[in-house]
Amino acid sequence: MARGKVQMRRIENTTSQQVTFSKRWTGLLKKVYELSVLGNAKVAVIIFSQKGRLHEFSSNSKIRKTIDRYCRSTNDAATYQANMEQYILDGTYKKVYIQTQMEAIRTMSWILLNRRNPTDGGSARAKSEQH
Amino acid sequence: MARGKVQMRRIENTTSQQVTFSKRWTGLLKKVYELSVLGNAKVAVIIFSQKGRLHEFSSNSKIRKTIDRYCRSTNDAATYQANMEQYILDGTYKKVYIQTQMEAIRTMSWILLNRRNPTDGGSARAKSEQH
DNA sequence: CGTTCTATGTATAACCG
DNA sequence: TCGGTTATACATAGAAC
Repeated sequence: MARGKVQMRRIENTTSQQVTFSKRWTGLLKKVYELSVLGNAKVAVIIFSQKGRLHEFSSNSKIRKTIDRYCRSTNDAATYQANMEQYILDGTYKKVYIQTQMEAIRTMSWILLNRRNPTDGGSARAKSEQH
Repeated sequence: MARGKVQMRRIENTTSQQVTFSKRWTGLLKKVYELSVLGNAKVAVIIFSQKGRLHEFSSNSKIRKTIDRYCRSTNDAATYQANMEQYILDGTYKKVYIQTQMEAIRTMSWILLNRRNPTDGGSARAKSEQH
């Protein structure tokens, strides 16, 4: 757009890439916010820039609410639940396979329980974390 | 935009709201996709329209990868992990408090383990589910 | 990193089948 | 409810600070 069409491919120049990312993220936030308001929808966005920086947005009071609802839109948790309980109880069942997942469960659990309220009331906000 | 400025508030007319939601979701998908490509970023978007329909997008092969990474960006899972193990072991510790979270954990677990690959290779795609 | 400015490229509200 | 069309409103690349 503007002063030249952009090629849809990764921007090699680091500086340009960051500038573009920053500008487009701002624009995206606005779009997401508008969509959530106009359509009365619940939205959650998670982005990791190339540098590993986390950016997020949620139209809910807590991003976990949307993620949680996303989870609930499915209803076959029994299998894993069973596996995990068994793993915890005897420490052997599908141990190797489960371990990797356990790591994810641990971290996800943390979010579900402790994630603080970054945005509320529907106004758009960006948050940068780690490093 | 276009042919009249839009008021930033919920569209009451159901038909108009759905049309607007649909169009803007398409536009948003494009924007998100472009951001992920240009900035070489990892993106995950989850939206629930007012009717409860799920829409999602992920620049990763699996949306869970981004969610998982989102989880890993924090590193204090020990507490909940401990609580949960104890709950499973004796069924009493902080039972009432834990129950609600267990539901979330179950469903989240399902995603982490079984979520199929809706998009891969970076191309944008929307998916509608349930109902 | 963020901002501002401006020429242009895009997205899309209102219409129309 | 859908899928085009079109006139406008908006987003943003590039440059400079």
